[in-house]
Amino acid sequence: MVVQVKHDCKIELHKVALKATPARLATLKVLEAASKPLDVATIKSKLKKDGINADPATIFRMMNSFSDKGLVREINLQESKLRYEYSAKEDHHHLLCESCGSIEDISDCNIETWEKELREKKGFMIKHHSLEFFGLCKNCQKLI
Amino acid sequence: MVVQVKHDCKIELHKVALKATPARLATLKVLEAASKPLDVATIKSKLKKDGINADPATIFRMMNSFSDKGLVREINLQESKLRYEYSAKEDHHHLLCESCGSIEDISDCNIETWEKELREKKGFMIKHHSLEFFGLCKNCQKLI
DNA sequence: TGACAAATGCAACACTCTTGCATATATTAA
DNA sequence: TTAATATATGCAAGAGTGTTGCATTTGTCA
Repeated sequence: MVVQVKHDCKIELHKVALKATPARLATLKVLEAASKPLDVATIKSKLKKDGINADPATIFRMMNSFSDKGLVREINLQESKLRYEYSAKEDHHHLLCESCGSIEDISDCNIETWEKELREKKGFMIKHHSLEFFGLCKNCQKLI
Repeated sequence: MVVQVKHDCKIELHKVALKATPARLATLKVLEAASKPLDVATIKSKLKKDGINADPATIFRMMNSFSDKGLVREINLQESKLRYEYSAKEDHHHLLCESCGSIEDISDCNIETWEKELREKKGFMIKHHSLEFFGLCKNCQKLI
């Protein structure tokens, strides 16, 4: 049985005016198959297994254009690097283990209830969380 | 009138077994006076105005030890660098303008209600937010 | 005041990410 | 099917943040 590809990556790329190169198609498949957001080094090594040797600069450039076009989400997990996630996946938050680095998805949204539930249901011991809003202040909205 | 220093930084440092050097005392004062979390470059330039020329490496080391001892909070605002905030200040979240880079404090805690309120009361247009939890998964709690 | 542990400056380095430029390739129109 | 062109890629250099080793300096405490 062949693994089912849910999205036609070639069409997706053309929709957003990006060329469907082998590296891009393979990268989208890698991200689609991933169970957690991937960093550039990981993407590179997964591509290598598919026989594609992509330069890190190329992967960074891909991630930037995919991110601009909305094909991937940039995920900042308070590390020194960014991770990337396939946009077609439902948006969600992440639960990180500071000890083993495991990353778990969570998808409802009530922060205080959450913390209790996460403790009770998943046994995850929360030490802290990060919540930041990004957007435009009153003043800057006028200027744009 | 002399600016009132709310916390005796020398005593604070001794409490956590850190030596009270001029650079450290000045840095804590700078952070105490700051209205938003500061990055290392900013701390360096503010120290310089106080006549203290500290090496960036020294400031990074200070921030790490202060952070370990709980004197400052490390703030990751999805930039390529970290910021630091005086711990004695009440814990809160931040509101960032993607356009002008202004940073505003916010201190209650209900994410959905928040977004509406922030839009209505402050006129801030939220484009997205980041919410991540950090701690120990069930498995790792056993190991420690 | 003297001894010792800790802090600092400096230089080198690691890591993530970006950029310039020459080359290669996907796409489009003929 | 091919030729023209805009775009993507590889490679090398470089920017920015943060770390580390080591020699020197400086707080602290006896």
